[in-house]
Amino acid sequence: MAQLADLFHLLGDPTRLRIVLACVAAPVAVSAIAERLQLSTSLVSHHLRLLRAARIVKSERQGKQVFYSAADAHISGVLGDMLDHIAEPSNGIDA
Amino acid sequence: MAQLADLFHLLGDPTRLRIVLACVAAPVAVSAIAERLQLSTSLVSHHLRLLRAARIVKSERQGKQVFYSAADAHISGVLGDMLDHIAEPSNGIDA
DNA sequence: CTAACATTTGAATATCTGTTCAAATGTTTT
DNA sequence: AAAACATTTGAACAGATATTCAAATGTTAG
Repeated sequence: MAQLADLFHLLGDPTRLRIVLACVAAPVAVSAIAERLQLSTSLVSHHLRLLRAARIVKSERQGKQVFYSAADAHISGVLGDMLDHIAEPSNGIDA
Repeated sequence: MAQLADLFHLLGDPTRLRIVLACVAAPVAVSAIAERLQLSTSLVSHHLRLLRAARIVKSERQGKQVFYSAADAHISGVLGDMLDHIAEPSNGIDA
């Protein structure tokens, strides 16, 4: 239960969510994520550490660089369901 | 994007997540949720307000009581995927 | 070994947020 | 109308956390 809440909490920060989306499709290096998202490498690394600890992403070293990617398929499933929820015609408009 | 992060953020609090799970199956009154989860009605109401604003739950008044339930099916889909992620054999054990 | 590059780490801070308590609002009953 | 019940709301406080900056670690090239 605490574990479940932790996972949602990690995806609940806009910056961290952008980082996840930036490397969910294919492995990307820290510096590349930072540049694409216009963030400091320090900040990206801090967030990636939390994401890796929760097994949302996994890391793989190649030379000087470290590549991050989605840990498993469930992550993209969760993101998809949430996007479906937002896309619901009833949601997004106030009742 | 901000909307997507908001949804995850709301599910990221343990208390709020318990409240969602308490009324995801069937409509439950505020006082019933509070009693079942051993929380003050004030706290439950505060959280339900945020959850309703994000369309995670919906409310329906019946006499003095207000019943809350899941807003749509995507919510349980998201919860299911997250639980699958936790259940992954590779996750939950440190590498 | 030194220099340059890539990432990580730690501390400090400013902001946000979950919780509590008290009071207010709305609903039904007598 | 008043009393009793259910929920909501607002302000205030304590604890958590995202971000920044500086320094440290690890890796490759000269």
